[in-house]
Amino acid sequence: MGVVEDLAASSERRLRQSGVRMTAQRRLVLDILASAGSHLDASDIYERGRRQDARLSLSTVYRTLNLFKEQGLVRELHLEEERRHYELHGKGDHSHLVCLRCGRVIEVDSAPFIAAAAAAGEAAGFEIASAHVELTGYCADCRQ
Amino acid sequence: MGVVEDLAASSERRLRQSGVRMTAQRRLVLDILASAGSHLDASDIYERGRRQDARLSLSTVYRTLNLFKEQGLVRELHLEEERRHYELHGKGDHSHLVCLRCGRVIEVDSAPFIAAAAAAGEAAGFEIASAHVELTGYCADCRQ
DNA sequence: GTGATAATGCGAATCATTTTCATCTAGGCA
DNA sequence: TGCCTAGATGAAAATGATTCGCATTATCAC
Repeated sequence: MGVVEDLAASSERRLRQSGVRMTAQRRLVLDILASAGSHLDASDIYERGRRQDARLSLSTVYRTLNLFKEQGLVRELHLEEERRHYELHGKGDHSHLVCLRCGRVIEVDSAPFIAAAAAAGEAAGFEIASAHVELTGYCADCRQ
Repeated sequence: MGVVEDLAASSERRLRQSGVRMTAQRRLVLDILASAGSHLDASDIYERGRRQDARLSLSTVYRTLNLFKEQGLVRELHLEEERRHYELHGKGDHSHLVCLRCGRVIEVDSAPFIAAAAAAGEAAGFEIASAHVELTGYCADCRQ
């Protein structure tokens, strides 16, 4: 809980320092992201937001997510679905295991990948900003 | 050249064995994928296809790509863009480096990742079907 | 508090992808 | 070889996520 508060608060500080105006809607989206157990899509955020405060539109959710993305506050995930998902940076570096049968997404620590990624990137003259690993297969339950 | 022919031919054999009907359109999409230097999106394939044979519609391109995907013939990539990209399996296992500035996509061997992925997957009771690593950052040119 | 300016909400617009349905065709069989 | 039918195709309409336009509202530096 303290951790969540801190994440939202420090993110808000970063936004203010960039000259971004702080509005009730942006704070709401930020809180939802900070307290979410995992990645959310735009309509997840919209629905949760409406429950807390009716002054929120889907357009604003999208605009806010894009703003946060530009500010480097959230990371946008392109999983095996049609919708984009978002999660706050700084909630531990992890990658995703996507089950091809039930769609479940499991998070795993990505430290081992980061190391391999750095090496691969350097070799190509590439400066790595972030590494994202997506493993697809079948989860324990779906393997029968 | 010989390699490309073989890839398309062996893929066609696999399709026939699954009881899939072979049509001019499917063969066309297959050839385009087999001879492509890298991943393509649906309209890339549509445009190239039309140049060779006017009997091809965009719907068919989409339907064909989904069929190939179900048959495990192609892999669908969700890069940092809004469009999905496709590439034939068996053209060497690689991952992608996406430049955040110019959008260029560089392919790198993914052998080092596969090993790390297998280990991470096993730990979660996950049976890995495929591993895809996406590194974002800045390419040599864009680093000034 | 006031005002300039940025942010919001609503609905309309976009754009990739999917679906519908009437027409056509691959390929097994006589 | 020609026929037949399940499956494939093309064209256009439908869908669904995301973005945009614009009138209205709210932030925050003064």
